[in-house]
Amino acid sequence: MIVRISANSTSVKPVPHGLRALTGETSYWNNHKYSQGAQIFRNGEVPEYIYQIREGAVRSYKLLSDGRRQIGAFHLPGDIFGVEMESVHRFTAEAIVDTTVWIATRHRLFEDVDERELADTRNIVELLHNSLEHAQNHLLLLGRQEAHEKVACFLLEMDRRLKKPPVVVLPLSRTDIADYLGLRIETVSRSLSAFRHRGIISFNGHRGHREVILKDRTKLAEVALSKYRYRDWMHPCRQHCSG
Amino acid sequence: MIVRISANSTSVKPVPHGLRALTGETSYWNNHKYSQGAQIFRNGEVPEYIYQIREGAVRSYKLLSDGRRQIGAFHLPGDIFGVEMESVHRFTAEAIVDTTVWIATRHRLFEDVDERELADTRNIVELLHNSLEHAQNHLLLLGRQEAHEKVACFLLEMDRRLKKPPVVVLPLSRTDIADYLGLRIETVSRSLSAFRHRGIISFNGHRGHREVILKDRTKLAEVALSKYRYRDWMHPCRQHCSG
DNA sequence: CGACTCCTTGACAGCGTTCAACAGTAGTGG
DNA sequence: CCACTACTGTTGAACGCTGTCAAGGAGTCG
Repeated sequence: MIVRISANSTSVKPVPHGLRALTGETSYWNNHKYSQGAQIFRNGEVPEYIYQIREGAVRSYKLLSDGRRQIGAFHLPGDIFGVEMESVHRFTAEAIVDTTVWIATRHRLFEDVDERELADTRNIVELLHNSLEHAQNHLLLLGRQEAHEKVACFLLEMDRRLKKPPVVVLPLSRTDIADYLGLRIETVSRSLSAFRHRGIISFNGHRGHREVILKDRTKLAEVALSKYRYRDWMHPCRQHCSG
Repeated sequence: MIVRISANSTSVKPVPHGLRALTGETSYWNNHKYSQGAQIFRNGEVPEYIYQIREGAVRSYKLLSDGRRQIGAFHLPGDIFGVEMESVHRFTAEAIVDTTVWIATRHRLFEDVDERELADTRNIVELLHNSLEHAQNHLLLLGRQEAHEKVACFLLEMDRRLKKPPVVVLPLSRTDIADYLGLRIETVSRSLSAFRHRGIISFNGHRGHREVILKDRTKLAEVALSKYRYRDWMHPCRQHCSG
């Protein structure tokens, strides 16, 4: 289960687009693959690298002492993560599926920052800003939205970040979704079922129910924006069973 | 109620410590006072200034369409806020009590950034980092902690940020606390009462119950770290009523 | 004193959790 | 192919933590 960085990562040099702006055209690059469930770095560890996902998906999370988990972000292809301003990582990162990442040595970013151009530093700032914005949006979702709203927001976020594909292929288990939304897996499942029964989404059948077709993005957005209440969705026997 | 920046802000030049590092020793400074409830800036507005609190307290929050509010952060004396990397503010900031702030014109930070030293840019990065760290810690609290744990965390945070005074004088109403923690005011009140009945905290009596004495920080930290469950605190008739 | 606001407390309801059982899928080996 | 196992996801029933609604207390200001 525990697969740390090993020495056999073949070093090729297709310098990725996103990280190049941060680290320059140097040969500090490595290519590495993590198998499903492998830890990329752990909370409390000293940051040595920054990462950009080439293929796959990664979750960053924190744990409470009793094992409860809060996922802070999902990282999808193209995403950069592992950027830390302090001496330790504030999240643990794990590959959700088999994942290939580009790895850059971290000291190029910060220890040598004085020698680099200000434009690059601005990229760091923008990066931080994006993370911060996402975190703050997530605060609102976690603290103030109801279960079915959270699930709708999640689907729309995945749809947007995956460029609105015909079928949203979730690389996530229900447990991952639940920890992202601050819910239980049963609640996520119930909300998804309610959406399906309403014709808002449908499942592709294969690979568990992880392939979702958003059949009515408009209505999904309405759910996300609190236009419907719990009892209108989860209790089927109000005024809908007759129709 | 709506008190925007007016022209009569007397300009004095006791250049504040924190912002000086960001903006330099220039005369871009102003001093301004906001009365209780006044809006400093609103969500969606174009950022024109950055602020450092001289005295008072400020809340930054977002609203859902139906009026539900999520406070992202409280700003206390010395805190810098209003720093935005994008074109609009992502929060609304209001003075919780009568508040005096230092104001710096924002363009010195970003439009002229090329002329400035890299060390200053680092400060921006550190600033962003602090906000991001706080937001991410708050995600965990909002998504995965129970009501009494949230309230305990809140008290400890205020205690820490106020430098562990003998009496924690909260500049916040119960509504503010509740919106910060993703709870209702009644739940906050019930948790505080439970702490009081257990002898963990006590109130100073005056000024509503906004002056809190932390009589047992150790036990409060245990509550915050999920060492006790709801039923052990909120149901008085288990094994404690006899004693 | 009355009016107002903030806070507390109680009773009840409800949303989400918990516990449990079941279904669907994948992998293994016969 | 099926049997068996393990894992993931769904669904039902009951519970419980928190929200909702309501009343009352306490401080403030007129």
